[in-house]
Amino acid sequence: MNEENVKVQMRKGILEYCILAILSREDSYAPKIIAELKAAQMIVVEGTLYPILTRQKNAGLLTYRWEESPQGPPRKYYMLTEAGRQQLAMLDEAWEELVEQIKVIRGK
Amino acid sequence: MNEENVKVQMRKGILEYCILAILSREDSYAPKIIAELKAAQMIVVEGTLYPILTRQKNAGLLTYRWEESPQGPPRKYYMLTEAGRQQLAMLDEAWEELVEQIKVIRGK
DNA sequence: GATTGAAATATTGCATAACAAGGCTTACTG
DNA sequence: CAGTAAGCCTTGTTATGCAATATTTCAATC
Repeated sequence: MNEENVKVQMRKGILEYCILAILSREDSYAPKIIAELKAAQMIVVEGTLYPILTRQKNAGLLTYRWEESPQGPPRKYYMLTEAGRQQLAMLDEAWEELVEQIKVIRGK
Repeated sequence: MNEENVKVQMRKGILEYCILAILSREDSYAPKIIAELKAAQMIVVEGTLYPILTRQKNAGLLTYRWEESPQGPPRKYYMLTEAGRQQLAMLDEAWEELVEQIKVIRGK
């Protein structure tokens, strides 16, 4: 297991949390979401993001609307549903728990 | 995606970190490692732990020795190698980075 | 008007990880 | 010597992230 793979594995499942968090601040579309994740030093590619967005939409956590773009094809703006907001709150708790668990195990 | 699945996914790759951290304090064997994780509210089953220990041993991060048990068959005590200690230090950094990234994204 | 290029959407195939379920071996105890 | 507990391990399933690629839309240029 090399270093990059470790980081990939550590992030698994956490991306779902990050995407809901980003959408909770402002409706957004795929390339912008990727840019925001990148700004937080969290590199994500399209092949990763699109399936997550589709899963979350199918789970009723997100909906979307089409919006014209100044250049190029229209953008698919995603936004949280009420269920999405509840899921985000749950993931907030799960994340806090995980951080606490690691603190206990690491002895810090 | 239900709540349990979310937690499973969030933990991916992090278990590897936890196991190295536990072994850095004291050599240990599988059932005891599981008990320590459970004490930190991190439930792990044998079918998860054994493959990780084998992977880490094959990667040169761990070695083991056999030790008699007061009752039952002998125990396989795992211990960190120098490479394992280095990996642990690297995972410490990766974890800190991840926590920082989430803080940025979550806006807390 | 045809072509090129960029922006945006989306899918497919692969590698890996966690878990459920079950099996195997060793030692102690009645 | 039969039963039980402790300990070790493997197989099959499912889900995830990613590389690679395809498709669509629009604008600008030739």
